[in-house]
Amino acid sequence: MSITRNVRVRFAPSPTGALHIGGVRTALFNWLFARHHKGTFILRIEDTDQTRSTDESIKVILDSMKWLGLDWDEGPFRQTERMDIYREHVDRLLKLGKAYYCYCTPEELEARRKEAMAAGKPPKYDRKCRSLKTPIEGRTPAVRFLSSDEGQTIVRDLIRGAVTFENQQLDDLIIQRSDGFPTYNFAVVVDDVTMSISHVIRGDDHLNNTPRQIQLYEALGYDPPEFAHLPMILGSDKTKLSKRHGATAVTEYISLGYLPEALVNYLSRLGWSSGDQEIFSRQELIEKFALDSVGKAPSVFNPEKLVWLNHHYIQQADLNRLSELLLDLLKKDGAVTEGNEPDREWLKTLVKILTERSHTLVEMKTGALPFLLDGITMDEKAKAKHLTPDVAPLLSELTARLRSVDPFTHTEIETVFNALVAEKGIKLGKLAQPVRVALTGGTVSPGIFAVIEVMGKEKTVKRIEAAICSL
RNA sequence: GGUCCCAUCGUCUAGCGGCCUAGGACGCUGGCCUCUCACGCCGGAGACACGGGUUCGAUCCCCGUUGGGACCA
Repeated sequence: MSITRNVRVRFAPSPTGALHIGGVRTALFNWLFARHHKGTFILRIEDTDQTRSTDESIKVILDSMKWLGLDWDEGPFRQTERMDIYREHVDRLLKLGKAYYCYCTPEELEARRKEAMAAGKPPKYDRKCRSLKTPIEGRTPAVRFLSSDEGQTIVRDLIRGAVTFENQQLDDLIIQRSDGFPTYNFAVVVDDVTMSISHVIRGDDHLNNTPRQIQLYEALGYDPPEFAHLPMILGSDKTKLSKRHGATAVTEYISLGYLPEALVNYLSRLGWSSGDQEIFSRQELIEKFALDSVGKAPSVFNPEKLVWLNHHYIQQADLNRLSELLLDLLKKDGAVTEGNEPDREWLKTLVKILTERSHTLVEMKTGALPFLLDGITMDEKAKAKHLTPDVAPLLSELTARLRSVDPFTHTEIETVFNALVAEKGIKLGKLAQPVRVALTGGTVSPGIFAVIEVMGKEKTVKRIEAAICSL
């Protein structure tokens, strides 16, 4: 595919809620396409639905975009600030005789639709108002586009190829509602053309809207942009992904402890691929992204693979960055209070030993808690299994020896353990597991020597002694 | 119901007529490593929806069937 035009693409969400996975994927593909072709990425807020649009949603969407690193070059534009432009275009079609006023009420339309259905005809607008010469008193009209009912409209889609629609199937769609607001299909055309959009990349739920939009472009005397309709993202039951499939909003993934690069990498591979490669840096994504390697079939969202990628990116992430992210989570949890923050270098060593078994930042936070809180939450089953009365002498001996370890580091601690284990003729596990439970409250943690080193001599000794006392 | 789209392991996908006894990844699973859990390493099970063509030869091209999805209501 050769891109000859100056690439200008847009992402146009409706601010009726949070930014969802499907929207992110659309935004991401537009962004990648723009960056790959050194084009322009435009953000447009489609807020003509006054009843459902909120400023709060706009804020959430912008914040999510920023978190994902999807920066835009122009905008955000809001449709509600462009009402004059839409009216101007409606007037133009009216003057050209390509649009007409329609006084039918929703109730009338519904009744006639049912009639048509009952008679076995397609429920298409019957053009009752088309030949109307005088306005109907007491009614505010909507404006309908006079569409052609002969021939075909062919959508040349960059992903689907040529898709043919019989014009006969298309009815005269409303372009301006009686309340004066433009309808979606009209506003989108006017916006895309006035913003010089070169490629419309959007979900394929809009494919059926495209022929009527093409007719509008033509009626208005504009060249249509290129189109690329992306396959949908489905839930595990293969229906369109929605809230009932679990977490779908970007904000949820943030609070679940995901890294933006994991989400970006995962979503880029949903419906797109480049050979066998699974892991892509942002730069690689920009370099390799192409619309002709986007698949046609819808894809099922698989949270487990996202977890795997998140784990991968946690291993790759800079320790300073992870420390700050972890700190934020700990503060939200109340585990760390303002002015009582842990030493950053110490926190980094803690993060370092936790990353390997953290699939999410939330998991990391859970693992960090025993190191930060004064007390631990004891898992009773673990206690019953490993902290039995007979280990008390062994633990006493260990604390006595740990007290004199200096410097209190991994290797020195390991030496103490090995010596004690050798003297008693037991396996390391017999000592390590009880200590692990005493220190963390559970049976799962990083390596025991690392745990002890990071926890520090004082806390270690205190906890083991507390455990002994409880036996 | 009408219109449009889609179809390779459970899932994401590679494959663009012979390289395919179909490759990779997630997940699942056997083993190794091991102080726990992981990580890592080695191995395993697992798919071309079906039926017709076209062709010397079809996962790959065409048609139909089936199935799924989206849109319009």
